[in-house]
Amino acid sequence: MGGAAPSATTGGFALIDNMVSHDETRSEDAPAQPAARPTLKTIARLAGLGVTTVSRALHDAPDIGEETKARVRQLAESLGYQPNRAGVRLRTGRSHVIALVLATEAEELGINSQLIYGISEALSASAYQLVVMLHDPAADPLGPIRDIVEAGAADGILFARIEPNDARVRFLTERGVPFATHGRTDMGIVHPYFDFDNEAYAERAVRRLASLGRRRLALVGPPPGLSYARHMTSGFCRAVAVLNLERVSVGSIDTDSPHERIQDEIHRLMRRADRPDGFVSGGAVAALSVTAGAEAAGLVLGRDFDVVVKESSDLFRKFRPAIETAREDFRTAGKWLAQAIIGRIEGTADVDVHFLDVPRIEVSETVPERVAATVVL
Amino acid sequence: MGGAAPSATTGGFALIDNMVSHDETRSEDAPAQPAARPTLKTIARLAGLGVTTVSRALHDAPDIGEETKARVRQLAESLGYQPNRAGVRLRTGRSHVIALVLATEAEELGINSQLIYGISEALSASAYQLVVMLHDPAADPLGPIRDIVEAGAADGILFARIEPNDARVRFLTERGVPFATHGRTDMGIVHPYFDFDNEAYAERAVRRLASLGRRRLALVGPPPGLSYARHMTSGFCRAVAVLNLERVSVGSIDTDSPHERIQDEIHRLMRRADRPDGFVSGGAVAALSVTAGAEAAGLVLGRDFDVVVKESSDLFRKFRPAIETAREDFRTAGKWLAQAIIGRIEGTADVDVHFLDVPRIEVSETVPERVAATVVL
DNA sequence: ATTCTTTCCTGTAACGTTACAGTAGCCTTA
DNA sequence: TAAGGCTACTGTAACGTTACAGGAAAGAAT
Repeated sequence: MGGAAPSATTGGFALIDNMVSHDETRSEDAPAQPAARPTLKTIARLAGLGVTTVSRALHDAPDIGEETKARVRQLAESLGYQPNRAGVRLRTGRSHVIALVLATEAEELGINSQLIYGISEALSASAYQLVVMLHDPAADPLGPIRDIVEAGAADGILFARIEPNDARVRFLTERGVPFATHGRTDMGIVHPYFDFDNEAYAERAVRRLASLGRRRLALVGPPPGLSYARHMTSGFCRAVAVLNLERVSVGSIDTDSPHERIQDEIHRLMRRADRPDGFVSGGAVAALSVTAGAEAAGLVLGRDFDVVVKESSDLFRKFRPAIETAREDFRTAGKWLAQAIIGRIEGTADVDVHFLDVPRIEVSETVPERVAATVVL
Repeated sequence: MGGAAPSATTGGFALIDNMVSHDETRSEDAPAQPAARPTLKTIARLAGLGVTTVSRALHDAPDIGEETKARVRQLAESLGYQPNRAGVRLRTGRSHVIALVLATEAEELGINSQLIYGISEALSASAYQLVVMLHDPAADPLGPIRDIVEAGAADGILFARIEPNDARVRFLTERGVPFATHGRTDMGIVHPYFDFDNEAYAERAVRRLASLGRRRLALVGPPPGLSYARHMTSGFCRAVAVLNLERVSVGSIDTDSPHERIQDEIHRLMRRADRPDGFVSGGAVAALSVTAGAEAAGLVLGRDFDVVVKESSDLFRKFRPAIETAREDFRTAGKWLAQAIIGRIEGTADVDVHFLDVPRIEVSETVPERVAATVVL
């Protein structure tokens, strides 16, 4: 905070000086220092010990006396000592940073913030910090991930929207940099991941629609390049085949398509004689677009067609209980990923950990006064 | 990456070793080093210069010859030199970290991620990193903000959900730590902030409802402790008074109240004879709850009542054009805040910068086929 | 020829931490 | 009593960077 410090800053310093007891100010320095943070040296001087001893005491090393440890710890506590991150990082090479590399387009009603909340929550008890970066994989497959590795900017990397053959996974594996992903590849590379079982989701969604008497089903899945699009599609196709239902194609739309395209496409589709009577959607906004398109064709949800959707919030359950949902919990995913990546960094966890979140279709109970709410959303 | 490195990691190192040309390996070391990152020393050795010279050359210092600068820069470029953050931080005390301290409850359909995208975008061109932390102000007014200051964990801090008399603003001002906020206080402390003009929003919303013939208006505002709740309320009250309308209280509900409470409260309210015929909502989800409650009472949006809502996404415009919206753009806010805080940190910007985003009520054009979509959401 | 400038470069020290190689003192053991 | 081995501590060096105080070489002014 040196340099061109403005007057407000200086004012702040003056205030602090008034509050600080000057008992321990260094004798050689100018008197008006802004309450310098205590370092190991400070504690060592106060305790009459060497810096090394203090460091080792705070690390609970076996060759330091218990009494000394207690004294040092107490002193550190009372001074509010916090190890200097830069010092540790420079010496050990460990940054205590976890980087989350996000794709902007993945935004579906705040899933990324849910992910961030989960990670932050898990990290808040640790010494690790969460750094967030944006990445447009279309522009550059590696993007900031390469930069992070080359600059040593993080101890571990988290990312999502995994492709079956993912350049980032390959790169980080080659470089030996710890990472964990939301989603998985086809590559047979072993690494920690958290995934939602989209195959099971699609299967169960199809079964649910079948149990509602629906026979002609359509899937609005994730963008085809992503791993979980394949999983969802294969679950959908298998269940449709097993149950002897009919599969209706929605053309080239997916959950990332613009609202108007989905709505228009579904609108067109629903005017055909062989229109679908059930939809499985991979995303909340897309399900709204689908419903809007179908309703624009004069059809009624729950009478002429049904929709099952995977959502991360409670919106549908709150406002449109006629649409059935499977909840994908990104906050839990974030927590899990944070713990997994720390495990990888510290070498305490196996490379081969993963979690497959099994979906449950939430059948909305039809509480009378809630039914009216169906009209909205 | 040392310590308990798993086999996968070792495999990675081996691969890299194959790719690295061993021309510049240090003679004294073991031969199988994992492609050490170049430092100033590396460049200095290669250029036959002193480390200081290289440092100053890369900083474009005036006392270094142009030819030397060019040579050093080219060398640095070709080696992929990136300054070591820990070294810089240790020496200069500058962390190049911007901390964003988020309140979880503020989540309204992903506004926090929009904020993060904006900040990240602005920061991606700079040397600064975005660190995200969670904070529950109810549990501890300062929370991680105190920790950041005491640990020197960031050069600047961003936060939102400002209160009229905000402990965080006071604390950071006293400590002289650069910060910028989304929202503003009543305290008369000068600092950079970005705010949405909620007073103007409420006024315009009221005017819009009045122009639709609505006469009995209710406000579902933000939680009363926050600054912008006051702004919105005062704009609302003033416009209602000026236009000679009637103000209907919604009791103790606000945009943070649980869906059921809002819905039930509105439901109850709308069965009274003196029910409101127009709503101004401070948040998207609350507006849905309000609409659900009113519709549960058998009333029809656009006929019996109208709603104006402030939203950060396009959901209403897409799916429920009968509800009119003012768009609050958090991505732009994030960009602005990032630039402002960097300006404060580097001392290039005035303390007294702020931006008041003037709202525009988006009156939905009634394109025929879009009208049908009204049924959804 | 001497001094003074200017230009361009350099070495040293320090930021806070931890790895490593000691060491002083004491207690066992033979 | 000497050797060996613990216990509990310490000093030095190094991580990569930049501030600072020089300083050599070359040209300009006296």
